[in-house]
Amino acid sequence: MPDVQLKQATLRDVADLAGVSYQTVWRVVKEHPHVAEETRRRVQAAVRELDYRPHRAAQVLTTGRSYILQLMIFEGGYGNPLPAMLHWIQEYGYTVVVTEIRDATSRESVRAALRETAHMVDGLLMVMPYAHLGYEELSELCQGRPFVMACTKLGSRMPSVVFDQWNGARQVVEHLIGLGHRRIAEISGPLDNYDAGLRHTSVSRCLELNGLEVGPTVAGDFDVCSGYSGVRELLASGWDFSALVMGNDHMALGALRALREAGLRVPEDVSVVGFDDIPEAAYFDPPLTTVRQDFDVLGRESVEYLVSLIETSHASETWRGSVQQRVFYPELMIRQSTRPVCA
Amino acid sequence: MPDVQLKQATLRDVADLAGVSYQTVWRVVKEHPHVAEETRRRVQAAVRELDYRPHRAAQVLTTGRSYILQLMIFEGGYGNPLPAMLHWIQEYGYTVVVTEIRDATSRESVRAALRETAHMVDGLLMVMPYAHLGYEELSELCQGRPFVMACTKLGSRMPSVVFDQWNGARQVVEHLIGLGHRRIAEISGPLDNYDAGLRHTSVSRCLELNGLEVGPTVAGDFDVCSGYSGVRELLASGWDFSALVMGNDHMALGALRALREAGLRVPEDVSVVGFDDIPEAAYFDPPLTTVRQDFDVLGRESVEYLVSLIETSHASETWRGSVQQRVFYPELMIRQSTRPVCA
DNA sequence: TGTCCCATTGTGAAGGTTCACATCACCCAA
DNA sequence: TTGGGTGATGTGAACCTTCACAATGGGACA
Repeated sequence: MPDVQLKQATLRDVADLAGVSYQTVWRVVKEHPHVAEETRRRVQAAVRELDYRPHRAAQVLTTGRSYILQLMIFEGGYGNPLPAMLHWIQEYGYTVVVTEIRDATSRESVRAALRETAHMVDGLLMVMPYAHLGYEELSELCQGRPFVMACTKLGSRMPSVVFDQWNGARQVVEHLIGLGHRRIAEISGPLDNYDAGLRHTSVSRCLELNGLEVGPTVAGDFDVCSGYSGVRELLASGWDFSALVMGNDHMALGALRALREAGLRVPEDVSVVGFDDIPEAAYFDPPLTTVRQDFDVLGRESVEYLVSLIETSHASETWRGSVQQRVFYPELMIRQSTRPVCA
Repeated sequence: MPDVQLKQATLRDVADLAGVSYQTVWRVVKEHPHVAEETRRRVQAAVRELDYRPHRAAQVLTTGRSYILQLMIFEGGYGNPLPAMLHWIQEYGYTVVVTEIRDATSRESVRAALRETAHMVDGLLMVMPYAHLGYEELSELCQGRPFVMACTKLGSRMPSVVFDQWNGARQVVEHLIGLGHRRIAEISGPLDNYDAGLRHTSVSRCLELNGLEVGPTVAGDFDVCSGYSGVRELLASGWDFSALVMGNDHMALGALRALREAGLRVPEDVSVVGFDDIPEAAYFDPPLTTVRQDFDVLGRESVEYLVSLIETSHASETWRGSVQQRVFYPELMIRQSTRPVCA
């Protein structure tokens, strides 16, 4: 066992070693002016010698700034935006605390999660695709700390960052109609999820606007198997279709399998579209036509926005920054899972 | 804009409101004995009234315990173990700080990441599948704070939690040999990754032990497209094979596509095996035979181990807990991507 | 030579919680 | 009635950094 340094050095320890006061050490560490060159060198040597590191907790206590952001994830919002957010939070010089909310419906669990880190966090980034809490409530729970929501309701009056699901869904339906499809089925994600819900209503609306029949409503939970079972349910319903819009790419994979088992070929018999454009989608059989969402941009913007809120709120004590929603537009990636309907 | 509570209440504020000393409030909050029932009620009312929450930073400063764990992720170790670890850290009552190390090869970046959170973290959980740092070095960088490594070298003398990749690879090879395969190719993950490297050497060793020829070494990077290009490379090499072992499930998906494009049927012409058993694997075409690793168990055990290290190290100042490696065994999931070799 | 300025360095207090210890009142037994 | 025990409550200091302000000394300038 190597000799473990049980006690971390403090400003005072460094000061004693360098033969100056802790204030002088502080000035050197913070690179303030008005320190004699010779003193600075002596202090720097002592800092290296003792491997001094400022005590974050003490800094937080005195300054009220922690440079920590809390990333709150609500069930179902796990996968896609997370890596980019983690990355960009670090890129902006913050440390990130991740909190997973098990029960997104209960504001008690949200309150508990916020209590845990009270005083400890400069702001919150919430990936919150469910409708359970409103702005006032969240604002109150956050105790005035800045927050930004991601993947939440399009059009909500909160500081937020979202994809325009309506736009994505419209691109999908227009693409399919352009290929000559007239009977277009949809298996959505969970309908209490904002993204999934909006995609679903958008698809239905677009079909209606084009005078097409809306098929039976089947909803999954964004998981592969729910895509699989959803298709079986749809086939069992007897509603005939030549194109199928799935709630996301994972569900689309399940759909491909279910269709194949039912003896239907993709895209010859049925065209299939997904959402998200996960890296695997291009390697599905056949490669999946899907709606790409640039999660890296979403992640960067959400962090940038939150950081700007934090900084303005620290600049003036009362003003909380303007409330805006930053909307990003998805892009249809056309691959081989869609083709013109057979005459 | 709702009235934001800019200033959080402190013990003293509560004490003033309740007409007692801060010490008494503290006793009530910490549920210590020796507080009169009537006083306790008055204090509790004041706590609720002011929505008092202890200041974590101040607690850390005085006690030296933060109840925060740092989860360090090295490039490539992203996906699988992360959700379970996040979950179990919270389950054990800790808060989690996630740090992504961009450049796993440089100990400077590790040192910087550790500086960031020095004094702030009770222990570290490192998902570190690369060989760049040894025990002594890490121990020194951690400044004596307990740490546990996950997905690291099998057989390393560190506090660690791993899957037995050798065992998994052996199950795969024996399964294929049992099906009559004699020419078994492999496309590994990145060879500087412990898991991928061990799988690779294990597969080769097993083949040799069974007197079978070892094909050309092709390595990918765990990504779908590297599986795809790896297979093309393998096919181009002209080495004939009836079974193919892929570095993980994502790469296996790429392989399925490449084989199909080359006019080879799976499993009729080639049997394919993956590693990990991601949820999608059962929905590949054909459903993938793969090696399941229970990341939930790995996650739980790693957290449990780390927490126990922290607690013993706080119980006695000098003893750092026993060094052990907890090894878990993977399980072969046989699906339709493997079948007896055609006579 | 005295005064002012400025570079350099130091002192004291604050921030909120924790812990050891002190104080006070009260009850019971000797 | 007094001493010891105990329950209830309060005081002071410590943890480490930060910040406002004080102090010192030397040089420049009048």
